[in-house]
Amino acid sequence: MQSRTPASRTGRPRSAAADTAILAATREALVELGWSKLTLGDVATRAGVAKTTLYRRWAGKNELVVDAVAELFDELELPDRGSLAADIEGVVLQFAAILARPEAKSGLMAVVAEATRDEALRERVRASIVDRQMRLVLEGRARAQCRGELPPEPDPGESARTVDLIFDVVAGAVVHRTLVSGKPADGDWVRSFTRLLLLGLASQPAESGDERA
Amino acid sequence: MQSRTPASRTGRPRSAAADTAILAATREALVELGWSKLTLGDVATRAGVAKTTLYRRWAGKNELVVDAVAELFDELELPDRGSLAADIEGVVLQFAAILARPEAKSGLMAVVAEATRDEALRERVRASIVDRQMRLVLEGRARAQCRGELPPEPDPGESARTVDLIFDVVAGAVVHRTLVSGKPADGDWVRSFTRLLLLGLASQPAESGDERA
DNA sequence: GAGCTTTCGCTACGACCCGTAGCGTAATGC
DNA sequence: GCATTACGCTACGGGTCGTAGCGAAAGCTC
Repeated sequence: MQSRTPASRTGRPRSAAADTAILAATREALVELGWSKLTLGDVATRAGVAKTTLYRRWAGKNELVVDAVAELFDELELPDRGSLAADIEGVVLQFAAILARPEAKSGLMAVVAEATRDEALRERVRASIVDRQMRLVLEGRARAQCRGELPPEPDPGESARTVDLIFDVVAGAVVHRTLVSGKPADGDWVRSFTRLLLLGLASQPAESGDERA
Repeated sequence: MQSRTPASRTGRPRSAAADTAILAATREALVELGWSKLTLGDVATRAGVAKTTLYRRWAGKNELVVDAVAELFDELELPDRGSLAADIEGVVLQFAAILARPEAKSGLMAVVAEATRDEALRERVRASIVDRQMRLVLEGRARAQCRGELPPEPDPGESARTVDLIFDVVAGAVVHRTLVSGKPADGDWVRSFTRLLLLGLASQPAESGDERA
């Protein structure tokens, strides 16, 4: 999570209950106050710990919120629904449901904004949230290839680029729909989006050099 | 911009130079300090105006940054490059170039995050940034339909939904690529993305009710 | 149990920023 | 000239920040 645990050290161990209480209090404060009005003193009071305890474990507001929000995305799964289209729709709907929660909305975007000026924070976001969910894309593609819905990829480099592209398109579209456009990513929208993505994906023999009309 | 101008009133008029100086100073402060460390007092000093002048024109940090960032997107254009693919690639590259600038990165995402908890701010973002650029999608589709690259839309409601979908996919993907994944939206990426989008778009007879594989 | 180590809760502190009020002055229109 | 509004400046109470210092508590090792 936030700090190294160098095996078992001597001395009084850190309270694991405090960690969960602090992260829960952070999400609660995000819901009630939003990012800008959230103060570490308030979070400490909600969690029932001293402010100094909070500062011993997290460097600041950014790092704390990253960890608090990252836990929200751990519940994402990719249930096998029998077809690539159904799998995508399922996971996109899950993703949209998480993003609809107020603690995810205000927390995630604010952290991303701060990360643009903080290399360490950007790496923390990538490790805690992005990379952890990239597995969904990989798993979904592997399934689709087993079913014959997608062709096997020949070039591993091209394969990695395609995964990155899909992840950016899926996550970006849902986030933009939910947070910027402010409209719900409901069943109808997800179906339209999935159709768009699948048709583009089915015949994707693309590489760098290509013809332009 | 930020306040009503009820025709010509009596009294000393507001300095237009102060407006541009303040917005430029805001962008400069965004580059050097980022969102969280930007203070209105600092912006006032940079712009050479009194802090009270700033508060007379903008309600707070959020509204100020929205206006400062919105100006960045006014330079977007849709030059006619002869094909839908080339048009899309051109505008996406322009969009990516703007998003690559540090004042856009930290400012835009922070404002979007704040807007999740502030209905008035969300409306301001939509009016100042989102809707102003939606014209690009409309114009691009109209051109493509004249060229015969896209079928004419029968249902106006479906047509509007498709425009919304495309806008969310394009803007969302570029933003996610640039800000979350932290990788540049360069020529190669834009070509791959455009291919994906076009293939999905070409055969899009979708409506709500549909078959699932 | 004795002793060591680390964490915990608490209090207090200077530093900074916020947003506003009050004042005298400057720039317009009538 | 006069009313009206914007401007620059100063000052203020209120809040948050991040840290330091203290004694007490909770583990581990011997």
